[in-house]
Amino acid sequence: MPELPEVETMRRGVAGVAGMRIEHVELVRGRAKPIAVKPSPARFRRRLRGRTIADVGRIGKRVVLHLDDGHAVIFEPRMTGLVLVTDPPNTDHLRVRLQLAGGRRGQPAELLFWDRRGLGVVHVLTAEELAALRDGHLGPDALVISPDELRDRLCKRRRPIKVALLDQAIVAGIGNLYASEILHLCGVHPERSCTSLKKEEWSRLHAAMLQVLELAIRYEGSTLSDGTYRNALNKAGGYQNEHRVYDKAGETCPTCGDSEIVRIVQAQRSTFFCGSCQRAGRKRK
DNA sequence: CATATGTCCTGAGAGC
DNA sequence: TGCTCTCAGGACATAT
Repeated sequence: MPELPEVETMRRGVAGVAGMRIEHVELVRGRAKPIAVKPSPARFRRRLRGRTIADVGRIGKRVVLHLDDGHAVIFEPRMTGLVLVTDPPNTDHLRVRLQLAGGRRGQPAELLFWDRRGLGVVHVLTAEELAALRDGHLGPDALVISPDELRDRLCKRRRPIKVALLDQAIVAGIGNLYASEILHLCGVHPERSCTSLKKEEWSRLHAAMLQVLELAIRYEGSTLSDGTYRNALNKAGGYQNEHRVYDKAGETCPTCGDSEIVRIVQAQRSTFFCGSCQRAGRKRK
């Protein structure tokens, strides 16, 4: 579930490790099987140990530690992963522990990767691999992409707009939850083919995307009913209370106050929308 | 190349 | 109470 707002919240929460040196790398073997790291555990450790963290960044839904030698550590939470600088929700699913030293005030610190379901991964990339990820594998970040580029990258696709928004190679950072919220805010039906959107709808979509993502960041992300997502200090987010459609099938649409929110399945994922605010076929308003 | 589908994983909740 | 079953979805491999 961590999407751009949750990952950006994690990044901000651990940004204080910049300037610190990695003293020890522990791949924790708890009750669960060890997390997937790349390259092999031995080389993973060797690339990290002794290095200084130059900067803490984010690419789409990944947290990035830029190391002083050009390597980059990629934390990819996928469904239930968390990047933390405090105690994790439990010790059973702690996967990686980086022991750090040399902070501004000199205290030791830790950077943890915790993942209940274990679908997440942690990779160390060379500078070349990082460039390939950023400039080849993934599309522009959703917070940075311009309205024109968003339209250019999507408008020829024949897939439904909701499905295309989830494709990280087109635009990076949007996941299942925020895709429904964004389309509801701009009044675009999730099953519309990208090819059918009008120019004015593309600009509404871009504006809604920024509005939803930026507000969600301000609320420090969404913690769903399973309670898994926490920020870097193991605190719940607050944006779940602002959701207008996600996981609200059967409830009254907060925009029109009239129709019920509907749940459909697209590409094996739930989509939520309002049939009267988001009309199929033609634009609204 | 674009698009579609199956797979991984664990714990919560439903149903019997 | 305790068992089995289903489901959640991010990213990628594989198929069409």
